[in-house]
Amino acid sequence: MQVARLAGVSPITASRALSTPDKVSADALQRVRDAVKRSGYVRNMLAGGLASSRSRLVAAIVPTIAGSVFLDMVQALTVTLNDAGYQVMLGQSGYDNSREDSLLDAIIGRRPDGIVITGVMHSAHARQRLIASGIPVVETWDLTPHPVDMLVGFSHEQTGAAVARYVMEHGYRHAAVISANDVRARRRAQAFVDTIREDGAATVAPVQWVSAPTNLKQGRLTLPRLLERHPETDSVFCSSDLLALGVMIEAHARGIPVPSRLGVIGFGDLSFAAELHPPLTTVRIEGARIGERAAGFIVQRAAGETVEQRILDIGYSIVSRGSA
Amino acid sequence: MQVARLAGVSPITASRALSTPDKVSADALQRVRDAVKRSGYVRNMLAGGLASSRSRLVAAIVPTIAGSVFLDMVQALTVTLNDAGYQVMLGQSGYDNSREDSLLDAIIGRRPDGIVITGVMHSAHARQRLIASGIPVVETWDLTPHPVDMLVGFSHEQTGAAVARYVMEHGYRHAAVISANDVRARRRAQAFVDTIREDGAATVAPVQWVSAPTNLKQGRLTLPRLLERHPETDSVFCSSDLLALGVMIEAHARGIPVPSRLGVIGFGDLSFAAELHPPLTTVRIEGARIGERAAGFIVQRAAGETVEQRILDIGYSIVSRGSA
DNA sequence: GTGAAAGCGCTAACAG
DNA sequence: CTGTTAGCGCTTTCAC
Repeated sequence: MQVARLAGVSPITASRALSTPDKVSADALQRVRDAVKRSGYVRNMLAGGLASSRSRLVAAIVPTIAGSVFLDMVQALTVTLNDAGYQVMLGQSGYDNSREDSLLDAIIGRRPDGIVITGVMHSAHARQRLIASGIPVVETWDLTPHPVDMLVGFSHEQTGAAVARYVMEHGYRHAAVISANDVRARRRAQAFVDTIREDGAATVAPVQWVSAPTNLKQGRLTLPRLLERHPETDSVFCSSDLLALGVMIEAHARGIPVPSRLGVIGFGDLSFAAELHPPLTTVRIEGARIGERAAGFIVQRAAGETVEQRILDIGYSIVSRGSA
Repeated sequence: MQVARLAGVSPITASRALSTPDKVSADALQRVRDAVKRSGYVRNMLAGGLASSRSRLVAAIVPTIAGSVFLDMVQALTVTLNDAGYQVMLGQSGYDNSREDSLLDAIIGRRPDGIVITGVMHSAHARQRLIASGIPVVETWDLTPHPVDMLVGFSHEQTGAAVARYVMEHGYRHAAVISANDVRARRRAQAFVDTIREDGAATVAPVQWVSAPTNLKQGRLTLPRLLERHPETDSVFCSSDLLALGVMIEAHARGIPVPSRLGVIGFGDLSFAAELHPPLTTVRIEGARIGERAAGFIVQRAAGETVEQRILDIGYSIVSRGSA
């Protein structure tokens, strides 16, 4: 350690001065800091990580980052972890999980101090590798009684059912769903349909599936198809705010009044939702909170503490606005 | 290396089997691969990086990831680099660059094989550290004759001027600008204003500044303020599509017809732009291409090749649609 | 509070 | 094509 020579102390003292300054005499600390400043020394964390087997690296895996609902989580995760001295490695698995397995190996190879995954891990192979690696794992954006390790999420079934009840309580009688075909959206859609069928206060048209990641255009294109086959439809639950926006724009273009003739409900509560015309009724998930809590779990685990409450349901809320 | 024992070869042969399979006999290769499969071995890249001083890590620094125009770049960057065997570390510097310096030290400490920065590096201190580190750097989303190292971007001055000409050519006579107060948006706004002033074919109101990152709400709130002070305004150049969307929604709410009474131009060509009503005229930057090219630069450099053309102007294009 | 010795797991360099 | 030797730069451990 060059900086140790410059400061006239042993390497280990320099190391301690940088990581645990209170375990070093004021004098030594001062000299090390001077030497650091003079030489522009930056500690090599590859070497540090190898020696201590604490890489201070956390991996985050999301299906995709472009235009998605996971941004708030990633944002909160990186900021929270950076503040705690960690860096975040970002991986995109693709909505079909095609890249998940290879990504996982690449990630485990870095010996991160934690892995945050979007969704619950389904592939048995991947689960096994993760468990074998011994790396703390936080699954997010979903709920399962048997997580790989830790979990911060919410129930898509409950969410879908709650939206169904909302729709029925607000007097709609002919519901419809436009949903992405990814695992989680699918479960919300299914729960929505089941709840309405069971209750019987309304009818529900077969789900219109679109491919993830969803966009505005799909909403515009799907609404006419839906209305053609099910003209009685008086409300649509969309699996994303972007879809809902597309539906609203298309409805507007066709002179279909929202919410009187057609109720529209989104998912995500993206920043634009409240500003639409009428403002969008939607489901809000506190993505930033997921990120913060996931970060917290990992930092806690890295500090050697055991996390007793390993499943955290952060819930959802239906934000009732003008569109339904 | 446990896996080497299992395969009955020396550690270095196992290492070669994994990184340069063609430099190893078919027999040895097979045995190593079997051993890997049986033991679930994953190579420790911390150790590898330390030994080879090639970490196969690339850092990306963006102001913020939430709701931003940089997503396509980050997306393309991670995917391209993952395919080349690299991982991407994500850092968020904040629009005020407040975190940039500390982030930079944390990043340099990881000894990444490359750093991709959004914007050009202004702080002299940071520039110096970066150069001293010897790490390949790609600055993006901007143009300067003297980049730290490599550059993939475009000219905000040219872009602003081009939009100004577009506005004048389309018969607008009283232009206005709503712009984020970040460095790059500011330069576009300034060039827009200067070009119109110099030409004289139109007047231009003082720029309405809003704080970055921009959102739809700011657009809605700013339009009335603008029209109050400058009722003659017949066109608005917004520094982001979200601002433009806010302006269009507010115009709609107030019964101001777009584009006949008010032309609206955005920036970014986000996915919703083409689907608005009327579709949004905007400036398109190929963010994904920036990401790919930046990745290419770094991979090339990591392969030991010298990059002779180190400044790449990927340009901009004005997408003329219905709103102006 | 400080240091000496050893080693984290891998790969560069050289030799065979 | 394969192996030996050495060492990347740090931290752990144990002693003082």
